[in-house]
Amino acid sequence: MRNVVIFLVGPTGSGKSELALELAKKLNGEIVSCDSMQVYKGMDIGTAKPSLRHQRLVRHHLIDLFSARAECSVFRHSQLALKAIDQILKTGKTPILVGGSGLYLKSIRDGIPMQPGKRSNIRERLRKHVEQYGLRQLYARLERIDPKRADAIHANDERRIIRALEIWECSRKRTSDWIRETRGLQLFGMKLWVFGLLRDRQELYARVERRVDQMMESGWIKEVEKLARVGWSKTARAAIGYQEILQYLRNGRDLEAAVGEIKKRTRHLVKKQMTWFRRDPRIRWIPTSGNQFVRPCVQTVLQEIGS
RNA sequence: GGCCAGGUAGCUCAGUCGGUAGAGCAGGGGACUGAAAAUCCCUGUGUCGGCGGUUCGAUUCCGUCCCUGGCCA
Repeated sequence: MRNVVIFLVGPTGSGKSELALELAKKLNGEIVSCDSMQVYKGMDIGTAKPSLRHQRLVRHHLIDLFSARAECSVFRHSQLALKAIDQILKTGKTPILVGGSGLYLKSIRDGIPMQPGKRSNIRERLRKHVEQYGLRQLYARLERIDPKRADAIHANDERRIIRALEIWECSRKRTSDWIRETRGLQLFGMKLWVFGLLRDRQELYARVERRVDQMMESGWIKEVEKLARVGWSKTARAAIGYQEILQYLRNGRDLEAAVGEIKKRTRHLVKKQMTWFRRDPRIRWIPTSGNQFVRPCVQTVLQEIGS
């Protein structure tokens, strides 16, 4: 099998990691994590990072790349992922991309614009402008500069409005033009397979509940305590759970309330992930239920890719 | 047992000087291109505790009963 790349997507708690591990064994593959939080060192339990034992069984990429104090981004991640894919293919193995972040997966598969990155000074200036004069002005400005982009963004979506203007200011090129020039993986002569793990929503929520409890039992609080000494970057801070537990440790927040909040945020995540994946016609869905899903799923995948 | 405060959407509560009600959260749907586990958008009919009374009309006023919390016995 030459130049075959497998994507495995699905919401948190759908069982992606488990399945990926078995698939990798069967296909002589290596796993590429497509996860915005597993890139941070020390954030292990809370991000359901594959255990060291598993990482020894199958090589995993894009895990533990940065300190939690460092910022990562989709762009950075996607560039590293492309490199990893390339490297895996060169050794004659099969890359298995696993993750639940729609944007991260999309950036790898369909490419990400080569537009300018974050410019803190511009961003900060625009943000202050919003504070003083409101968002409408900036949205109106974007409508003038890049009507196509403005049309795609809601007038209340401050982040995206500012980003589009930021890109314009430092490149004099419209976001919509940058996007048009984006090229995806399939142009490099690769055969892409995208599989999605499908599971009943209520069952997913029940699994989330159990999983968070297990994380707490596995010493998540200790992990947070340790990490608190390192600190979190703006991007790492967004991870579910860490700030909630920190509030318990430092501000005496009720632990049960914190855990409840963590479960709620995770449920929201699951829902958002489903929304993202549902509309993607390229995903081949594999229905699952219960805990004995790995074997049959592996069979399905092997059959589909015809190996 | 007496007094007081409440009983309104799954939850917390607004409100109706009498014309059958609305926010936040939860739930559901959607968007998504360098913060994405982030951010943004859309979505609210429920015997307004039960039963009687007054009224053209009561969730709103009156009576009574039930429930919850507090205080007094």
